[in-house]
Amino acid sequence: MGITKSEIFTTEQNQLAALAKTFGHPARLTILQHLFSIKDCVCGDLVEEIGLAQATISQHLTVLKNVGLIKGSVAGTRVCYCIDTEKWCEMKHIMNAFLNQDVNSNDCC
Amino acid sequence: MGITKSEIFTTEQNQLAALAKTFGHPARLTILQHLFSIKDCVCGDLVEEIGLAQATISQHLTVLKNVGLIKGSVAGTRVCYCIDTEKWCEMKHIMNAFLNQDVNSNDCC
DNA sequence: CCTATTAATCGTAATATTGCAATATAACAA
DNA sequence: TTGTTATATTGCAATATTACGATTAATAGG
Repeated sequence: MGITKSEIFTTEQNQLAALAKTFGHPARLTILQHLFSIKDCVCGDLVEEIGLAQATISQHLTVLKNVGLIKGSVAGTRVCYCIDTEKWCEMKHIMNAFLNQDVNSNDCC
Repeated sequence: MGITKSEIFTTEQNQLAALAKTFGHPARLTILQHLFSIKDCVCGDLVEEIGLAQATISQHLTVLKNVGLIKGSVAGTRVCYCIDTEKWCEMKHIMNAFLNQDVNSNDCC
């Protein structure tokens, strides 16, 4: 049905999944990488670097902003986007806890 | 259009995004957590633990199997699923490289 | 062979996502 | 004010995803 039954999962599970989903798209992943490299910080530059329409980039930026991974500050007609360092670290911790689960002897297969 | 323009991204970017997308759904995330805890290893048990229909769980298991994070071995009428440790570690490295990008002084905002 | 059990697959409905053109908005510049 | 530039929003169209009932296939146990 295209709709996820989030009621049957814990808040933690839904949050972690939502975060992973955010950079589960190459465009958003690439945007984050560009923001890290500081080369581009403005929406327009991202449109040039990545080969997607301005409307599409803007849409992806909104998604990233909604989960809090980036923040934007207006500078004239331009908007400067940056990684939200605090949120990023928070996300990293949550993600690491999941990734570092002990792969302990579950050799039942 | 619901279709991702993967041609304009690098193989690495597409791969990483695909991995993230895999546990970007609470059901698949929960399945992985269960497999780690060894509590459940069999499809039927997962169906009971998680409140989704058998067909749905089977579908999610296929997705996880396709990216290689889990492997299944037939045991009679049952199928036992386990984390593919090697692939999991590989994924963890790729994911960490992304997560640990230097958040270096991009305080332009 | 017959039947129950288990998991995969098929078909389908409902919803979500991706992408873009067109338009709106907002700020600056002259 | 008028025009220009930069980003957001709206309104689609195309495709993907999620979920489930029904069916199928395969095996185990009589």
